[in-house]
Amino acid sequence: MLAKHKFLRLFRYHHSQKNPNIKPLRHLICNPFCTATESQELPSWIKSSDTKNPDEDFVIPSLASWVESYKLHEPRLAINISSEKTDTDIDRLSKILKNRYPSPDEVVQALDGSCLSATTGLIEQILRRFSNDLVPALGVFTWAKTQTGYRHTPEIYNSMVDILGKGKRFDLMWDLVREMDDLNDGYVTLATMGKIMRRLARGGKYDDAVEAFRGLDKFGVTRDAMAMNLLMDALAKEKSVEHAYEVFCEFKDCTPLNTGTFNILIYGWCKARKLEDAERTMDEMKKHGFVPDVVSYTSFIEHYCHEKDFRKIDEIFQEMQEKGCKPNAVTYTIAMHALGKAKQINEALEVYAKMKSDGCLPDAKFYSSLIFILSKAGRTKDANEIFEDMKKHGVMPDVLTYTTMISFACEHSREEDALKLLQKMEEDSCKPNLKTYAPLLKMCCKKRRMKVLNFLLIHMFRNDVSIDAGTYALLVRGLCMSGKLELACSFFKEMVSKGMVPMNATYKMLVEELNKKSMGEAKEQIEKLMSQVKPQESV
DNA sequence: CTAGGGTTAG
Repeated sequence: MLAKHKFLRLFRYHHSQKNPNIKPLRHLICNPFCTATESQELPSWIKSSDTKNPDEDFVIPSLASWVESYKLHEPRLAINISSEKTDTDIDRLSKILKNRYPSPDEVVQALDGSCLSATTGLIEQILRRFSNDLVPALGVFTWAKTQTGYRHTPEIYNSMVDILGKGKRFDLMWDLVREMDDLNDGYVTLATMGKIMRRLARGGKYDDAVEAFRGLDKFGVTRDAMAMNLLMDALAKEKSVEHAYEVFCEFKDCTPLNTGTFNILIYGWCKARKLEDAERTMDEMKKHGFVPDVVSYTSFIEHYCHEKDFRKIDEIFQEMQEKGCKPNAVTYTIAMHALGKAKQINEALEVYAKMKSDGCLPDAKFYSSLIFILSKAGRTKDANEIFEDMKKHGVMPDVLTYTTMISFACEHSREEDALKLLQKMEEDSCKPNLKTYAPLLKMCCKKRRMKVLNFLLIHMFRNDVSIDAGTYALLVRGLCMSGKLELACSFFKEMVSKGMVPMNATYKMLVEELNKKSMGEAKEQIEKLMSQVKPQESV
C-alpha cells in the first residue's frame, strides 16, 4: 500500500507539471467481474514499482465527473458505503450473481435466501445482462419460476432458449422447449423455433437445424413459407447454403414460396462465392414466376464488390435500370463501401453523388459507411463534417454511426473524443453494444488506462452488455501486450469459468508471456485450467 | 426473418 501512495504521488506530481487541470482518480481499482478473492491479487500495478510501464492514473477533466458517477452505484466498490438502500432489485440481484456460483442450483439456493421478488422487467434485464453467462442466467430463470404470483412470459422463455443455444447447451435447450410445450399455452412459437434453428446452424449442426424444422408440427408450429425462409436464412448465413438449397429442393413443392425464398439462396450462393449457383437460382426464380428485385441484384453487386470487379458492378446498375429496378440505400452503401475500402475514394464519392442525383435518401447506415471510408482514407475532418451533417438532414446517428466514430477516435488515440462520443450516446439514449465497446477496451489496454478500462467494464454491465468470448480474447491479448499479466490471467479464468473455450492463440500468448516474466505459478494455473476446458463444462 | 458491421496482430 505504501508503494501505491508513493507511486501515485510521484505520478500525480509528474502529470501536474504537464497539465495542472488533470485530476487523478482514486477509485475503480478492481475488475468488477471477478470474485473478492481474485480481486485481492489483482491490482498488481499498485504493488509493482514498475515505473517504466505505469498506469495512467487520470481521465480527461471534462469527463471526470461522468466517470466518477459510475462508481457510486457499483456494488463491488461500494461495500463500505451505505448505498444498500439506494440499490435497486437489479443491483441486489447482480450482486448475488457476482459470487459466481458453480451451478444454477446453487444460484437458486442463494436467491431463495434473499428477499427479492421476481418481476417480468427484472428477469428480462438480468437475462440480457447475463446473456453470455449461462449459470447465473439459468439459475435466476429457474428460481423465478418458483416465485408465487410470477410467471415467465413467452419472450422470457425464448430468451432463455437463446442463451442456452448460444452456450451450446443444446440438450438443455431442448429440455426447455419441451417444458414450454407442456405448458400447453402456445408458448412454443416460430420465434422460439427460429432461435433454435439459428443456434443449431451457428453451432454447425446443420442437420439438426433441418430436423428441428421437420418437427415443427410436433410443437404446433406450421411449416409455412416464413418458417422455411427462417431455416434457409439461418443455414445460408451460417455458411451452409448447400443445406439451404437441399431444404429448398425438398420442400419447394409442399410449401408456398415467395421472392424472399429465392433471395435467401441468391444471397447465400453469392456469399459463398458460387456465382454460377446464384445465377442458376435466379433463373429458377424466374421460372417459378418471380421477378428478381432490388435485393436479388444487390446480392450480386455485393459479390462483385467482394471480387473487386467494379466494372461488373456498373453492368448490374445498368441492368437494373433497364429492368426498371431502382437501387436503394443498401445498394449504394455496398457499392460505395467497397470502392472506399479498395482505396478508390473518389469513385466511392461518385456513388454518393449518383445516389443523390437518383433521388435516393441516405440513411444512418449509409452515413456510417461514408464516415468509415472517409476516416479510413485519413479524411477525419470530412468524416466529422458528415457526422454533423447527417443530423441536419434529419438522420440521427445510430449505434453503428457512433461505433464507427469511436473506432477511429480510438485508432488515432483520441481518447477524449472517443469517450465523449460514448457520453454523447448516453445522452442520445443510443445503446452501445459489444462492438461499440471493443475499440475502447482495446485502446485502454494498449495505453494502460486501467481506471478507464474499469469504468468501461462497469459501463457495459450497467448497459446490460454481456461480455462474449471474442471480447475476453481482446482483453487477454491487449493486457498481455501491455504486460498486465495478472489482469490478463483473471480475465482468462473468468472466461473459462463462464464455460467459454479460449482460442488457442489467446492461450498460447498468455502462457508465453507468463513464461517470459517467469511467472511459473500463474502459468501452471492457466495450463491446468486449459487442460480441463475441452470437455464441455457441465451445468 | 431477403441485401448494407468494414482485421485478431505482428
